[in-house]
Amino acid sequence: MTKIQNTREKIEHAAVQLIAARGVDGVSMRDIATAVGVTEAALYRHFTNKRALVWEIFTLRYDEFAVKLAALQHLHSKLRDKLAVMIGACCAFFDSDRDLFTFLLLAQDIQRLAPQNYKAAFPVMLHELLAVAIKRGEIPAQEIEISSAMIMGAVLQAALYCLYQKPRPKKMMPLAETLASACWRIARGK
Amino acid sequence: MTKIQNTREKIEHAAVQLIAARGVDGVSMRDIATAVGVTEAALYRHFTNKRALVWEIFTLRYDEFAVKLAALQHLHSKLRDKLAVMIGACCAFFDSDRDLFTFLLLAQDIQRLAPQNYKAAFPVMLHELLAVAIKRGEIPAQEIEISSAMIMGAVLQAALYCLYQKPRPKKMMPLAETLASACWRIARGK
Amino acid sequence: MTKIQNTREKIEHAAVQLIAARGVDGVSMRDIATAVGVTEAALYRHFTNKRALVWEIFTLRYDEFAVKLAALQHLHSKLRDKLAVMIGACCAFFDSDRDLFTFLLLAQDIQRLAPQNYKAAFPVMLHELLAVAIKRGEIPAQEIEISSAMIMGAVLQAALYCLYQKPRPKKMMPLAETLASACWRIARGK
Amino acid sequence: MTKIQNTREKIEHAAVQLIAARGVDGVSMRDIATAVGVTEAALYRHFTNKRALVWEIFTLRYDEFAVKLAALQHLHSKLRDKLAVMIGACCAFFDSDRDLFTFLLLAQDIQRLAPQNYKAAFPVMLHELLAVAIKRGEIPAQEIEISSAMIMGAVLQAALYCLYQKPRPKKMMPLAETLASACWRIARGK
DNA sequence: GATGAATGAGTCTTCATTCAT
DNA sequence: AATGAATGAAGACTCATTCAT
Repeated sequence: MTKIQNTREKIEHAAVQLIAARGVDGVSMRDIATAVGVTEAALYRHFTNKRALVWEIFTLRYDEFAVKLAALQHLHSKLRDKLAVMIGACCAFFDSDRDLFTFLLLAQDIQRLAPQNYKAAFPVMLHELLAVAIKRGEIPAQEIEISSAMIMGAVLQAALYCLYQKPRPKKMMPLAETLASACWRIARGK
Repeated sequence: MTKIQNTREKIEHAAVQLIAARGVDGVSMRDIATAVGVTEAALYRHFTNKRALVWEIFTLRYDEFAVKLAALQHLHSKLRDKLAVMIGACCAFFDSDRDLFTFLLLAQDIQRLAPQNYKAAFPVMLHELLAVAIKRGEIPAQEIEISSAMIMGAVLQAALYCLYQKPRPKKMMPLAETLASACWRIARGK
Repeated sequence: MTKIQNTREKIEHAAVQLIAARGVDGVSMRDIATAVGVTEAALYRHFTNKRALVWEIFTLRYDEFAVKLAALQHLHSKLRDKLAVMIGACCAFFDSDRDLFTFLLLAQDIQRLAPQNYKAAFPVMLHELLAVAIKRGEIPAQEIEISSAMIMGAVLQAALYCLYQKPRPKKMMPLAETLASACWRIARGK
Repeated sequence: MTKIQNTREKIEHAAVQLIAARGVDGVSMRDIATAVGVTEAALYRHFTNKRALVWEIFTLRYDEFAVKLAALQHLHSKLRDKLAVMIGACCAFFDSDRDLFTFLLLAQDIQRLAPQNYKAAFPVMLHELLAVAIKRGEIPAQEIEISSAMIMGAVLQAALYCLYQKPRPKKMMPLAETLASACWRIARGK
């Protein structure tokens, strides 16, 4: 992490934090500007409008994370291992930057900003993994859209649970194996 | 569909529909009033403010549904059957009133309106079911909070998937058994 | 004081209390209705509108008090005595019903409701007293409007002072002679 | 009349005029904005809210005037002279900027905006003057709070009288000596 | 790159008042 | 006499955005 951040990076950081906590509609341009320490007008030097601000940050970071996951998953050949490593990465991510995780994966109202034809990379990846695993006979034939929805749901809801623990959020890493095992059972069937 | 009678009911109906589609912050009092066919001021005769409007509708209907689920679940003794019947009811609910389902279970910005000490009935119910099943030896010991989070997540994400199917939402009922079976595998472990 | 009050009286009572505390603009018809325990609409059975409500109560009670003062003053022949007895009555009034006193004599924004040609009875009375006293040679010739303004101001500001004493308002009666004497010096000149 | 320069000053000017005429509650932010020739929103760039707008203008100008009076009064040593010069200044002030005078000294609903612990400078000053005069033996011992209330009341009520003269307000300056003399008699006693 | 001032549309909410019952 | 429901206008305030400097 470089100590000297340029304004754009500061904006991104502040936006992620604020939106993770209060949602897109709950955060005003003024809130972000104030958090960064600049005028609202300054934000418009860096992003054409609020929608763009949120969406650019979202896609950039989301894809970044998706690429990382794809690479990790690629190191293994069996679905069970792929799931384990991906879920492990998610847990690590959650534990290391909860705000960004929340922003990318739990803030539902960001999705409303997506363009018509947008396809989120993460579910698509899961689809492919399941499709391959079926072809290879690792898991039985199934509706892969449903299965991947359930897998994502299981992991994200667990994250939500950890997030809202009082008095402070729980670490997810200790749950990694539990989650991976459950997701595997979802996919494996029977 | 019951016949719409008095204004209060009309307001509740309109609010559910609008908020399901656009979220709490995306819906203004004017939007609701217009949908109902009254002035904004009229809304304030029936609810003290926007927060109360949303939250009253939410808790009323949520508890209503929770009670229904609790009754259904009570008809069976084994966890596997309880899950099946509850998930079936969820699917039926989704198919019969998608807006209300979305409002109650998918609109996450409603939760932000909850009072400090609020405990949602649904997760609590799942906790108890799992606790009992563990005591009876139906399923192995496990972190029931995590398990119930995963179960809820799996079902809700599947609902989300059905909801956003293009060109029109998918029915959930056909997935009921698939979901129930997956949730059972989550709980049963191994 | 009759125990059983009809609604009109209850309204008057509530209005006086509320307006004394928060001013005309600070009190809504709803506030009054709530205090009385009826609907806002009920108020309109008894008064044609808010302005009328306030103004009717005001003139009625104001004139009532003015008449009482006029009678008292009439019992004496010398200005000094007249002032003493009138100011004494004012102090007694303040001590016995502070809200009504405030409503009638200190609530400035009620005056804004007065019709164009309205002449408050109280200053007029003072004018006459001073005019007579001058004619009789009790006090020197002077601008009676200014003198009576000063006299009223002195008494009312003293009332205001008593009213806002913390932690609770002060009694005015003990000040009666001090006030009367000062007012006499204002009028007597030299 | 100084030339009006920036928006903030224009706002202050408009607010004083409007509030002097109609009171705080009788003037809306829109009224002020319209008078200035800007949007309501523009007002919020200069003041955080209506209360702050009114109160900031009030304290600023009030203290300004109080300081001026304090300086003037300091030029003399005897209470009688102090009263004369202060009351003269009040009259001059009234004649030169009636709206500001009204705003600062006659608009009683502004006082309702005062913070809990607020002590108006003007009465405090009078207290001290009287206390000193008593110590010096210029005037007899007396309840200085009552005396200063009466003095303020006499002057302000006279101002009120001048203000509401029809068809146009009267000048106060010609009354200065009359007022000063009366106030002196209030304090001097006997 | 950034600011300070401004805007216009919109937010939630309250108000005095009306009217059918 | 009184209510419950409604209204239209107005209230204070916020928002995303623009623009001259």
